[in-house]
This record gives sequence, structure tokens and C-alpha cells, in this order.
Amino acid sequence: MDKVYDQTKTEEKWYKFWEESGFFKPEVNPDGKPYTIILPPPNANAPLHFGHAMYVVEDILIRYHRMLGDSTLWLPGSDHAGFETQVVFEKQLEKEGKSRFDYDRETLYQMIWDFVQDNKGTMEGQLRKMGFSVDWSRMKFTLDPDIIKIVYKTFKKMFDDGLIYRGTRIVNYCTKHGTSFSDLEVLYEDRTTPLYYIKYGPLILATVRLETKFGDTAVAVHPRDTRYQQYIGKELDIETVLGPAKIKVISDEAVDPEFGTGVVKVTPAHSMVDSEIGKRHNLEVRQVIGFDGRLNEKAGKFAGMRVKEARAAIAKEMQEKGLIEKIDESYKNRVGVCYKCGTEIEPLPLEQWFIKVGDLAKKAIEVVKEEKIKIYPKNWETTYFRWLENIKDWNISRQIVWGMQIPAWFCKNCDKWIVTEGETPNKCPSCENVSLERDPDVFDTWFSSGQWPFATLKASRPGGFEKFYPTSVIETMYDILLFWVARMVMLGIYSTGKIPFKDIVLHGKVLDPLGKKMSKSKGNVVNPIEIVEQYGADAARMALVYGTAFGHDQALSHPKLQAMRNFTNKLWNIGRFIIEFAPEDAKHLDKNATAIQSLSNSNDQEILAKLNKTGEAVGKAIDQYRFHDGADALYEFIWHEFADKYIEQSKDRRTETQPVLEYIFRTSLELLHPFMPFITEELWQKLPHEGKSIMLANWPGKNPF
RNA sequence: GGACAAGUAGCUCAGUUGGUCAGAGCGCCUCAUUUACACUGAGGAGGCCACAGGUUCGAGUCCUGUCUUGUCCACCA
Repeated sequence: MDKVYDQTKTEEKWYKFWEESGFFKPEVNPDGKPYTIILPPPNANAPLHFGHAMYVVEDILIRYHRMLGDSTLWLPGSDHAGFETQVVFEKQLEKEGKSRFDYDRETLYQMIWDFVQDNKGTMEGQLRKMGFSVDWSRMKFTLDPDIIKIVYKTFKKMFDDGLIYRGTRIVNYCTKHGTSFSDLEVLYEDRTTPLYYIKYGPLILATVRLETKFGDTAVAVHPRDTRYQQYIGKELDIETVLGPAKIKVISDEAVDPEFGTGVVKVTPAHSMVDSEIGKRHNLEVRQVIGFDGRLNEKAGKFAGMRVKEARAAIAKEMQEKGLIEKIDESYKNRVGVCYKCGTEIEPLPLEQWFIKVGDLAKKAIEVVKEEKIKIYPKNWETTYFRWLENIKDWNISRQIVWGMQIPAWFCKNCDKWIVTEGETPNKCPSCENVSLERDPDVFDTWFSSGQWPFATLKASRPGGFEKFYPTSVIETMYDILLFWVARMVMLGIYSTGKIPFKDIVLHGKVLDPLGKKMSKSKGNVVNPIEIVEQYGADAARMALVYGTAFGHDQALSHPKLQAMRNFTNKLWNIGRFIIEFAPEDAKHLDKNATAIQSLSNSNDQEILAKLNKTGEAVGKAIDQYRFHDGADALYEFIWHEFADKYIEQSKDRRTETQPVLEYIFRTSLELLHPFMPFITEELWQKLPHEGKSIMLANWPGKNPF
């Protein structure tokens, strides 16, 4: 054995061996009970960052269950990540002085496709370097034709079941990116915005959005507000920057009499709340801001201005005309912005596809309340329930090209939508019209990834779905519990009638060494390969689970990585001591470990008892998703009990203890294997053993004696 | 406005159902050894476990309140 452990050479060698031997496939344990994890598909638009290395806990679960004899499947994939990817790609185009509008739909789609293919290769290499035992033969991409087919089928079924409707609603719209978003995708920022107290005839009302006043189709007060009773139902003559106008006064419960003057302007086209009020009172929806973020012709001389400049110009002119009572410059509010570019989100009326989520959400709540699905750590249940209990219909249309184009065609003759499972209808079934127009929009990427567990299993291998669904665990970072996990529960139950997984396991965020969030713009993103090359994959894996309670955020810690690299060095040297420096006359571990049973030295008894205890602790820790407990128990036992105490004591009676040393070490390696797969394989192979790989060794159960 | 998490040695963090739980890694100090391992071993210094009350024979560990930090949610014009 080399004096120094060569991690790079060893890691490459074993990964290749495992993969080529087919050990990652569930078929290595054909008779075992199924144990399944679907890998949360990383975005195909960029290489992995170090946070993705947290997949290690899935590998721990998978390797552990494989050793338990389960028919274990870890199914990998990658996500086209619709809008995310298009944004990344558009930035690249921007650098070349181009924009998405320079290309037609097909060309742009093809260009992004090629871009994504490169990244997919990089990503797969990274996953291999971390030692992840995914079944590569079942790898899926969210835009694979068979996946698309399944997603279309779901859409059609939902449409037929009346769960999908086409409607004009106020949507969250980013005028820079030219697309709408779901509520979850809107970020809110604290701002200080001037609050204008403006005169509407005899009334004074407070607003920040002067520029939407041309879309006002009423003013509203609270029905029981005594100050304004005489105005309710009347039409007021008001003076505006565009001349005299008339406006109706209505009363609505949604108005808070405490805010401002208790009077609000109602702009159904540009506010969610106002739209609701408008519906209740049958108000006209008058859109004054266009999808380009500029005021339209209804704004008179302000037409063509961007929202911000229009607001300033209107304020100036109103002040000159004496229409502004006062301005509160220190008013604090929250403004919705695009999570990618920070542009203020415009609520705009747009016709989109929506999912009625009420009943789906109810079922998703039920299965968790009934503990058919359990969430770890449990406190996330609160977040999950709160969101689902207050959920609103889900806008799934996106005005981009990168994604699955919605399989819906419009017939102008009948004023009707025709939805299919993807095939292009050659004519309208009602009127025989042949010039149908397809909706250019694509699905929200979460609509398709919400179907990932059953879609991948149905698409990867015949019988796969029947055998491996429902899956055992979904493990991901807590930040996509609502975006993704909750949607998978809803869509999974809807499509298959069964829950998509039994346990939801949520890990924390990996921060940079200073405890700051990693982001491309800050330039502090760490590539997992760098860490692997510096410390070894085993150390990188161990460092992520050791010393931080599972589920909590943690900073990337070089001292901890060093400590874990030192631990691999310790393991290597224990190995050298036991294997390389064995006395020539020593007995060795035999098949049934009988040589150990005959020993009665109290040191031997003690270490064997501690080994058993450690084995139990590790199994229990993994079962309960308390990975840090398992890592801690192993580190403590191997280094401080076995190496520091037992091995030191054994030096006096080396010949006799050799089988015990071999037994304890081999068993320790087996227990450690899910955490540190490479070095454990390397050393296990050098010890007396049965079988081709530690990967397939039996998990050392309780009380091996 | 609400929710969740965290506040424990200089730093980073463990301490599931209250009673060897006052711990680990790194750092620091002393000593040892060419030892299987210096990516080492033995030992040591360092903490009113955020603060204030309370429950209890007994509380980092339970309850109440306060403060600080972080994250998330919410249509306040």
C-alpha cells in the first residue's frame, strides 16, 4: 500500500468499476423490496454548485438501503428549467449584441437546446465525481419526448375534468422579460414610495400609483364609513390632468377606512384587489399600461411614457393644477419585482391557462394530516399547510419559447379552444375549420416537474412505475417545498391516485465560507469539483453531513473539510497498520468470524460491544434522517475508540488480535460506506471479504454475534 | 402584520422525549514520538448554554415574556 492515499486515482477506479458492473441498478437486488428516490433534477442551464453536493444524503439513503438488500433505484435527471434557462441564455445573447427577438421560435429553441446539452454533460460528470450511485441507464430530461407526452396527457385530462380553464385575470407580468409569473415567483421588496393625496372632486384619496389613474373606473369607500355615506352611489364630476371627467362612488368591504383617507381609486386593470372589487360591482376594465410597460393612448398626452416617468410627469402637472393635497414622502410599502431582473411587476390583465387548485390542495393537505406523507423536519408542515390552505388558482402559461408548448389550438369560428394530448388537430371538430391557431405559450416549468416522479418512472422502463411508485423519499432543499414538492403531491395524487412519495426530507442551504448565500452575481459560487480535487469526494461528502444538525443551513467550512480529509488519512493508516503491518504468524479473519468468538479478552469484548452499539446508532440515525448523528458516531468510534484505544492496546498482543482488528475494521468500513464510499471500498477490498464490492455487502445489522 | 429557525468555549457547530450534557472540530498552550498515521498521540486552558421570570427535588433541555440574527409568507391602495 502507498504511504499516502491517492484519492483521485482510487475514486475514478471504483466509480468506473461500480458503474460498469451495473451495481447502481435496482436489478442487483432483484428480489428486494423496492426503495426509490427520484433525484431532484438539477437545472440543465449551468454546472452544479457546491449546494448540489447535498445530494449526498440521498446517496447515503440509497447505499444503505442497497446494503439492506432492497431493490434500490435512484433515478437521475435534469430539468429544462424553462424561464430560468431562457434568462441565462438571453444574457449570453446580450453579450453577443443579440436578443431573443432576432430569432424565430424554432431557431431559438434549437439554440437553447444545444446550449443545454453541453451543460448536461458537465453536470453528469460532476455527479459521478461525488460518487453518487444513480442508475444512469434510467436518466431522463424534462423535455424528453416521452415525458412531454405524459405531461400533455395530464393537461388534457385536467382540461376534460374541468380543472383547467382559460381566463383573463390580472397576472404578475414582467415587462422586461415579457412573461407572466405565478404568485410564488414574485419577490417583494421594501421600498419608500411617495404616497400622493389627490383630489377627486370633493374627495381626497391616497395612492402611490398616479399613472394608473386613467384606468380608474370608480372610487370606493367602506360601506359603513360615516364620512362618505352621502357620496355612495353618486357620480362625481372631477377635474383631472386630462380635463373634466365623471367617476362613480361605490362601497366595498375590501376598503380599509383606516388607510389614508378611507377612499381608494379602483383600477380593475392594474391591481389584483381592484380587479376583485371591479368584478363585484361590474366595473369596466380599462387597461392603460401595455405589456411593454408604457402607457397607452388612454393616457392622452402621457401615452408612450414608461410607468416611472409618467408618474413623475403626472405628479408635476397635478401639483401645478392644485390637484394634489399633500405628498407623504416617507410612505413604506412592498413592491413586487421580477425575481430575475428586479423590474417592478405590473399586474396586467391577460388571458392565460389556469389550474383550479382548490380540490387538489385539499387532498395534498389531507395526506400529510393523515401521515401518509411525513415531512422531516416536521416544522415545515406549518409552511406547507398555510400555503395550501390559502392557495389561489395557478397560472401555468408562460410567454417564452423554452419549454413545452401548450397543446391547445384556437378556433376563431367557434371561439373555442381545442386541447389534445399533443397531436395537431387538422380541423376544428365542431365547425371543420382548418385554420386553427396554436397557443404560442409554454407551460410553467413546475407544471411539468410537478409530474416528475410518475413521469420518469413511466417513461424510463416498462413496469418501472408499477414496481417503484410511490417512491420512498423525496429529498430536496427546503426552498422548493412549495414550488415543487407541494405541486408534486397535488399532481401526483391527481394523475395516479396515489401519493408520489412517503417521506419528504428537507436539507438546509449550503452557504459560502462567510455564511453568505452563494450566487453567480456575487461570484462566490463554488464548484464541487474544486472541493473534491482538493479534499477528496469522501471528505467533501462527510463534511456536509458531519457537525451540523440535518436540515439547518451551513457554511462551506474548510477547517471541517480538512478534518474530514484527515479522517480519510486516518482510515488509510488504520488500513496500512492492519493489512500491511500484520505479523506473519497472525491468524486472519475467517468466513464465519469464529476466530473472534473464541477470544475473551476484556478489551476485545469491549470494542465489539461498542461496535455493535455504533452499528445500531448509525442505522437508527439514517432511518430517522439524522445523518449528522450517524456521521458523528462513526467518526468517534473509528478514530477515538478503535484507533486511539483498541489499536494501541492491541500492539502488545498483535498476533492474537489480528482477526479482531480485521473484523472490527471491515465492519466499520461497511457502516461508513454510505457516507464515504470510495476509501471504504478500497480498504474493504484489501481485507478478507466475500463478494465483489462493499456496495453489495450486507448491512451489519444489530448484534452480529 | 404573521410564521419558522437560530442565539452554547476565540471561530464553526453538536447536544431527539428534563437528571455524568456542559461536548466536537478548528484555533491556542504543554509534552511525546520517526510511530500504521504530523493530514499523529497524550494532556491542558477557554462557556452565569442571549436576557428576565416561572414550573420542578432537578432545566441549554419544558412554559411565559423580551431582545438580536436569518429565512419565508401576506392584495393594504
